[in-house]
Amino acid sequence: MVVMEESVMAQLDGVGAMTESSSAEDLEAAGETADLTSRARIRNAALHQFATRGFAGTPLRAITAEAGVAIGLISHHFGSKEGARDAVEQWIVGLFAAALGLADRESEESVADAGARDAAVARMLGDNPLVIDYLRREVLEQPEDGGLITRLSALTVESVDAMRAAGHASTDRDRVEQVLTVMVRQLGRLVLQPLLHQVAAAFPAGERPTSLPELTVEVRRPEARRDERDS
Amino acid sequence: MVVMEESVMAQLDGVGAMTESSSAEDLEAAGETADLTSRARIRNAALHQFATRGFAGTPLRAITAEAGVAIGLISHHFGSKEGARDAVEQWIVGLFAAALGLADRESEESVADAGARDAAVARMLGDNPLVIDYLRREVLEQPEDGGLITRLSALTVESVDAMRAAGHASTDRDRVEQVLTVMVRQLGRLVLQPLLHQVAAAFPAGERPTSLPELTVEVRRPEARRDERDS
DNA sequence: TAAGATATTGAAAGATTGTTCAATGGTGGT
DNA sequence: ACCACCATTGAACAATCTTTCAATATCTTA
Repeated sequence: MVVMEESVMAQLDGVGAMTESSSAEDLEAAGETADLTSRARIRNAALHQFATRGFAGTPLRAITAEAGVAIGLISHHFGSKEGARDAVEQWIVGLFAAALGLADRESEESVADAGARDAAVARMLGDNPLVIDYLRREVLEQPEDGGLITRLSALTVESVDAMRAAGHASTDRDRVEQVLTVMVRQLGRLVLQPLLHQVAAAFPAGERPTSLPELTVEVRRPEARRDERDS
Repeated sequence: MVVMEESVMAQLDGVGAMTESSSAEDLEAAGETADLTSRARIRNAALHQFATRGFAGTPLRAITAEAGVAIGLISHHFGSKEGARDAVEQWIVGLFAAALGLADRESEESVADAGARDAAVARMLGDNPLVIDYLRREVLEQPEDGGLITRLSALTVESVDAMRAAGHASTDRDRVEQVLTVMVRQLGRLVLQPLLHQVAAAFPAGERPTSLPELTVEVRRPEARRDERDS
C-alpha cells in the first residue's frame, strides 16, 4: 500500500474525464456507468468488490467482469492489484477532502463549523454507500503505516485546526482528543451498524422490532471514570 | 459455514485431550503449544491466522506451518478449509458458553447478575485476545445465516432469559432490545478499539497522548431523539 | 491521411491455492 | 506376532490467481 504524497485535493483521478462534469456531480448518482473512463469503471468495480468481498477475497477477474473490460487492463492502468487498491483509497480520500472543502465553500464564513462539516461528510457517504462498507473493512486491518485511516486522520487534523483558527472549536482541549472524538464518533456508528443488524437477525422474524435502535459512540477522557450498570 | 447443532457446551473439541488439564487452564497462557493435539494446534493456528489475515487471506499452508504439521492433516481432521473455520467458531462459542456457565457457578445464587457475566466474559477475552480479533473481522462479514454472531446472539438470549427469570433483569423492556444492548456494548468496544489506535498513530509521536481515552458504545431507543453538538 | 502514442484485448506463463490420495508410522487389542 | 484402526506425511493434481506480453484497436497530432 504505497502512499501517494502530493496534495490530497489533487485530481480526482479520471472521474468524469470524458464528460466535463464538475466534481460535485460525480459524488452523486453513479447510476450511469456507461460513459465513464475504463480506468474509472475499474476503480468503481474494485471499490465495490473490495467493500463486499474484501481485498484478498476478490479475484481480479471479478473486477474486470463488473467493469466490462479485459483482464490485462488492470495492470496497464494500476500496475498491480495493490495499485488498484491504492487508487481506490486515494479516490476515497479525495471524496472526504472534497466534502470538507465544499462545506467551507458553502459556509457564510470562510470556515464551516462542526455541524456543517458533519453534514457534508454524511451527505457524501449517503451518496457513496460503498465507501462506508470499504471503511468498515479497513478499520480492522492491521494499522499499516500510511493506510487509509491514517490519511483520513490527517485530513481530520487539518479540519479541526481550521475550525480552531476560525473560533469554531475550543482550543483548551487536547488536539488529539478532538480529532479522536470526531473520527470515532463519525466512523464508529458506521462500522458498528452491521453488528446491530446481525444481532437483530438472530431473533425469529416475529419478535424482531420494526425499527432498530440507534447507536451512539462516545469517547471519554481516561480519568473520567464512572461505573455503570444495565439490563 | 455449516452450523453444528447439539449442545453448545459440548466437548471443547480436543483442548487438553492428552494432558488432563481442566478447561480453565487451557483458556490462559497458550504459551506451551507443544503437548497439544495436532487437531488443537491446527485449530489454534487457524484462529491466529484467520484473526490476523482474514479467512480468504490465509493459505492452508500458513496454518500448517504455524501448527507444525503436514498439509494433509487439515482435510483429515476438518474436511476442508471451511471445516476448519467451523471448528474455530465452535470453539469460540464454547468459550463464551463456558464463561457464562462459570459465572453462574461462582455466583452465590444459581444465576449470576449482569456484572458477574460481563466480568466473566471480559476475563475470558483477556485470556484469548485472538478471539477479539476474530470477532472483529466476523462482525462485518455478510450476515451468513447461522454464522458466529448469530450463535453468540442465541447464547446471549439464553443469558438474558435466565437473568430475567432470576429477577436480575427487568422484564418490562423489550427482550430484543436487552440482548442488543448487551451484545453491542460488549462487542462494540472491542471492535472499535483498533480504530482508536490507528487514529492516534496518525499523530507525531510527541503529541500522542500516553493513555488513550475510553470508548463507550450505547444503544438508544429509536424514538428517543436528541440533537447534540461537540468539538 | 500518416504516424506516433495510448488504450485495449486475450492468450500464455508462472505462481499459489485447496484437495486428494497412496504410503508410512504408531498404538492397542487379541 | 498379527491385525485392524487411526494419525500423519508429502507428493501430485486440478483449479484459480496475478502478471506479462505481443497483437490489435483507438485516439491524437501534425
